[in-house]
Amino acid sequence: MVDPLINKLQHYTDLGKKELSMLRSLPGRTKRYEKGEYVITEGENPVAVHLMLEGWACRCKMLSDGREQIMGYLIKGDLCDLHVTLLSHMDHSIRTLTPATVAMISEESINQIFEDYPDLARALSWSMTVDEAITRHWILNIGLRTAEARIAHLFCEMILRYQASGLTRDTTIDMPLTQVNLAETLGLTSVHVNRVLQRLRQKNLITLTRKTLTALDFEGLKEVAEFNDIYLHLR
Amino acid sequence: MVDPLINKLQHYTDLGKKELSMLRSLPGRTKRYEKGEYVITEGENPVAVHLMLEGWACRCKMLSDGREQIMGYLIKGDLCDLHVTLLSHMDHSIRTLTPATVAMISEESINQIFEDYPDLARALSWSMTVDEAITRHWILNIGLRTAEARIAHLFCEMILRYQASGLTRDTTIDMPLTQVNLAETLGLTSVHVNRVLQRLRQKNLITLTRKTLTALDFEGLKEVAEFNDIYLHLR
DNA sequence: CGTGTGCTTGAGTTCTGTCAAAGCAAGTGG
DNA sequence: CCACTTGCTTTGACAGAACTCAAGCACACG
Repeated sequence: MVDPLINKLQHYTDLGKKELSMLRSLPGRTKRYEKGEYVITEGENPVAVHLMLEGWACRCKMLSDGREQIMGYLIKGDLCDLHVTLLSHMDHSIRTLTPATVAMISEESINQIFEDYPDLARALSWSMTVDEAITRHWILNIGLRTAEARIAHLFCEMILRYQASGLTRDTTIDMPLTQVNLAETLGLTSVHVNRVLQRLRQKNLITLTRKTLTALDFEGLKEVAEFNDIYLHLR
Repeated sequence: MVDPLINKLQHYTDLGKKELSMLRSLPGRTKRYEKGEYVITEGENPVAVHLMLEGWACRCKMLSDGREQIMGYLIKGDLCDLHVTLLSHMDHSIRTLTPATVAMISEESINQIFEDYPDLARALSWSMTVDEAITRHWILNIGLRTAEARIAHLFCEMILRYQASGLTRDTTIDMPLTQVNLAETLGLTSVHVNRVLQRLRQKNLITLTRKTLTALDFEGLKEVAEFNDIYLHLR
């Protein structure tokens, strides 16, 4: 169940048996969500750390006029913030984009890790630091790049994250995002996303169906995106 | 020296004497920088956590064509990532925007805090979580808002951060950012920033000189920015 | 008092957004 | 197995926000 997380942490360090068994015991209480459900809502008091076991979710925030910004994706093996429980209220929501299974990890479990499993605590802190680097890089992506490069960049990132978690070995990944989702992620309109996707397809860089994304020419896609994977901190 | 940090942490919890004296003892080794110097450079191996004691700095990343994105500001009392030292290389740079004094906190000091000062460790983790919330909110700002709202939003945020760290009691703050800096922060060009700033001045929302920003009408500025301070997690 | 850095302005361009309608694919129910 | 719904994608015509290039200005500083 937690193998994708373990795979991801391997990019930082090799975990010992003790740590691995602790990790495997983490998903005590799990919960099943339908597509489009809120795992946690802005304003709510966070009482547990969430670990994605299945499906996609996103961090998002809605403006009063109904427009929405997606600020991050959570896939299999991703933890939402290790220390959310320190906050008295969430400043954003987490919503599923597909049917999903999520484990709830209690504050006590986290505390226990920090007390008795220093190696694991370090590995998880590392993972949080990488998540923050990803968030920061999204600012660069939206702030500096053209629509075409933004989309290409997001695709490159998700492919590498899939690879890092051992969810694919080639350049084909699940792609449950609608064009509206992509627009809300990249600061564009869905109309424009549509036109740019067509351009990427015309250039034979990708194939994209409702369920699957394939980078036909990953190197070419990276070039369009000006992609540099340093911020993902992969081994 | 570390009072701004202490002020900031007060928004999470009241620290005991033991924690306060630990905090005050932190800035062992400090370093002075000129305006525009790099505190740490992309690619470098981070060996210490930096704490701003004086001046402004920014997190930034440069593209191969020379264009740059600023992804965050560090002011008096701000810590760069608590766990940077876990990374083998920086994925962005930190550069001063004014003459600045920075304390270097060793990995050992951080470890000691996590071992012997659990309350302080929690407070610092809280602070890091808030920093992440700010980073995420910048994505929303750049992705969803018009130029005018973006600029107004950044100004509101910096004023509240100044207030939270006890660096101002009204709505006047230092503003060492050039229009080019603002442009690099908000995904705009400096020419456009200039025109929008004029609009904000015309509306009597702000005065802005080379050194100082005043929100003449903070409520009005917040309105233009659609500003909601929930993400700053102030008490 | 020259020099440089940062600010301001103008004219023309382009990228992306808006609005509105139509098309298509997948699923549902009769 | 076919109408019907629903959600998502595609297209077109037009508008506007922000960019580019280029030049001039102003103030701080040595």
